[in-house]
Amino acid sequence: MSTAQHLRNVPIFSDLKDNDLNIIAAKMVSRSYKKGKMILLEESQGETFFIIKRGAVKVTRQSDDGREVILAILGESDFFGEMSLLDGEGRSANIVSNDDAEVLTLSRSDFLDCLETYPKIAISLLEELAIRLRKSDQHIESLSLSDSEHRIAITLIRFAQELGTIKKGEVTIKNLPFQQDIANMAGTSRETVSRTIKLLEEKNLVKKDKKDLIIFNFDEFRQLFS
Amino acid sequence: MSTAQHLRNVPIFSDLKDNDLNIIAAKMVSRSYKKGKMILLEESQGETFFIIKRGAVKVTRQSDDGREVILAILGESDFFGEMSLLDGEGRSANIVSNDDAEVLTLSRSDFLDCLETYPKIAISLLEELAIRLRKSDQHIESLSLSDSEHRIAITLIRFAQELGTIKKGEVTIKNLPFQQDIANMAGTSRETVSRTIKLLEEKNLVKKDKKDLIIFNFDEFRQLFS
DNA sequence: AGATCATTGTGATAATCATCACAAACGTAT
DNA sequence: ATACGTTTGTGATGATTATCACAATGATCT
Repeated sequence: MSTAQHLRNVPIFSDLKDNDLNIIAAKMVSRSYKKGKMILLEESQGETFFIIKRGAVKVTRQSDDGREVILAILGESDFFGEMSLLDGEGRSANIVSNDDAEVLTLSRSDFLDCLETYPKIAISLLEELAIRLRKSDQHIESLSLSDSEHRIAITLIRFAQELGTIKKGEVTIKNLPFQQDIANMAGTSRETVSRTIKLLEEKNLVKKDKKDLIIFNFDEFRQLFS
Repeated sequence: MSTAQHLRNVPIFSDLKDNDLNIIAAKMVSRSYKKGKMILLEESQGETFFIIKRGAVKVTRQSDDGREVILAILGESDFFGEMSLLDGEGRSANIVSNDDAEVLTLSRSDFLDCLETYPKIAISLLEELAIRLRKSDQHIESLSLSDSEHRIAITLIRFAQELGTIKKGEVTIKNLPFQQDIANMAGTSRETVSRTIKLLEEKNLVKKDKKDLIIFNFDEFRQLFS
């Protein structure tokens, strides 16, 4: 698939005419990363805008003693790197490839030019950031007010929404992330994730199937936990 | 002060020419709220953009059982209400006046017109949302990785940065919010806030002075807790 | 297949912190 | 000044959950 065709799937570019899309596509450079590679390092200078062409990345922050929080997992057609381009501050998070991943990159100046030249992109980007802020707010609420069972369930709901496939009320999360990653998103420990998923299975709400997780009744599940 | 003069202080409008500023100012309507009034209700439709002219507001979310998280406290020249205007979703948070407050409002359509007519506003708004996302990310990190002492200290640092006055290394937070509010921001209980501030006093890091709180050495304090 | 490394399951223990229950201090109105 | 409501201080207790320590299982490589 051509770069322009990839861009067509990215919400913030989808409004553009073919012509403009091609102009932007020409400025982008493709890069690949093996699983587990650091794509962006916290505290380094932000000079690039990234769009995920294939694969997935983890957005994380780390404390001095090495523990990490996962802020989000981004997949195909998601983008990152925009924050420090916009506010001029350094990177605030690490980005690590979660699978083998391929990304398209745009330089700082090309990105900013884009925003000036195509106000529609700026407006779409505003929409997208608003959605992310909303998610962050929910994340903050759940960390503040919920116990570990709820936080883990909510994390599973997030995965279901991003990575799940629905089939008459039943959601299957293919390739559930490691317990450690779930724990780092839910703000709890790996062991607690293990015990809690077992608990949810005993309550007949979910079922593990090899590397996948099935949520039997997604609507009910959401009712229960959010 | 005229409406246009107020707008001049608002970062997202500060780039505009006097003329344009006046045009926008003419579309704005002023409203006042007594302390503790609900300005925006969660789940209602978002139809208005707000700029704070005077006073301060709390941005909160509430769980069914009535416990609340404070996501942010906004002050003069800050704005809110943009999120549901941008992504079309309902309100995601409650806004309550924290003091007597006066706000300027702009209707949905006037706001969106503004963005299209003045791309610079859209770009400034992007900057501002990027800053907010960054703060949210830090908030999530601290809720996930820190113990209550750290979370409370970090909350005090946030207050210091928003409401504090510096005087050779020493920051005074005038009119420190209630312990209950600090607790709701730090994701802990009111009692723990009481005990922790006492602890910080015993460590000679801070001192209470009536309704104010003094952080003796702000740089050191930040080093210690963030 | 066996060996090795990564991930998950599970019990026991301890630490942190929420909660309850008041008392003290502070504000404000009469 | 008194009284009433609000905010803060503090002890005692229990619940939740992190942590430690392994065992068990699963994945990968040769």
